[in-house]
Amino acid sequence: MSQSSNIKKFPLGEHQHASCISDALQAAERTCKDRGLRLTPIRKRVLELVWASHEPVKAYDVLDILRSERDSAAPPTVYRALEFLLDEGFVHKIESLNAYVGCGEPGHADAGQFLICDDCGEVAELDDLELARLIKQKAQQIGFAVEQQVIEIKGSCAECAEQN
Amino acid sequence: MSQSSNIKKFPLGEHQHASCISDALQAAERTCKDRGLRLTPIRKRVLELVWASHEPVKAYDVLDILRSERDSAAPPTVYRALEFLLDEGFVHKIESLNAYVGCGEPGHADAGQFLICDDCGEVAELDDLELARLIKQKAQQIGFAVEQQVIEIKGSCAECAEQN
DNA sequence: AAAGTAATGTTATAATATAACATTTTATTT
DNA sequence: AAATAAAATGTTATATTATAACATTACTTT
Repeated sequence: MSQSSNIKKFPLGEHQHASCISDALQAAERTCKDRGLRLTPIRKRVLELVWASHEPVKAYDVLDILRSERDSAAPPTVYRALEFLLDEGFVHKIESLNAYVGCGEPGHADAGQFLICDDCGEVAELDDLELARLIKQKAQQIGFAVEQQVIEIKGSCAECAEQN
Repeated sequence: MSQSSNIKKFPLGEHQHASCISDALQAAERTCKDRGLRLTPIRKRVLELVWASHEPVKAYDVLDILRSERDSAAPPTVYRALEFLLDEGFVHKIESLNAYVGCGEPGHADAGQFLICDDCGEVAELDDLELARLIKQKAQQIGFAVEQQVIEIKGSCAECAEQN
């Protein structure tokens, strides 16, 4: 892959997922350097674990793995790392699942649009600017100033719909 | 109010909230009758408590009140009632807040669009059909069949924006 | 090197939600 | 009306998700 956007769209098919991870890590390294922030080993590892699949990852699943790697891992270890990664836009939280996914397009952190397949569990981003703009506009019409959009669309991805 | 739709839009201003509640309860009674379902005292009371304000209500806040009214109230009491009310479209869950609000327009249960004021905490529904359709269409273009839309828009309502 | 800041370690607990089984109430069938 | 079935609630326990509070360590700046 190795391009500026690492966004995943359905169908995910058989993509080279290893490059998703390494791209995401590299992008985060770069961004942190630019912003004068520290992508510490814990933060980096948590980011890597969140990126391990395109399925949303649970905080305590990350913790279980982390625990097997460092004795001191505890809930705050994970939640602090996630907070950092969320703040910097490297991961998104899927509110309706209490789970986390890597952000394929940092910069859209405030307007993530997710397609969540109820069947296979995978999540892709839609990230449609027209949609985001329309929402902003509709809200504005009634005097509401949008700061963040949580858009989580549940249903069946093409592959799963085919099989059923 | 007493009309078929009980939907609330910003600005909420000084509306006669008592009628919101009674309208919602009456609508639920009617709908349950039509569907052959039972709006039992517990379910009715929980619905009433969720409708008590236009701020999202926490399950355990409902429980606290319920406990003061019936000894047997416990978490399952509330969660079961909420599950029923959600299934029938009488309330919505605001996923990003783990809280519940009355549904002003039963029938749109699968496409609730919420404007959440981070300042005053009030929630209004947008329920814009054009928006819902656009989302469905965008998803369809990539083979994704939408079943449910979770749309939670955070920001400042007109009143709060004015004050700041 | 000292001081200040940021990150992590550590323990405890809060907040949200469900599992599992018993009992009671309501609806249906006989 | 009695028996049966189904639905709702009671009850206890526990799972899951997340944060508070304070101690310690590591990094940065002076």
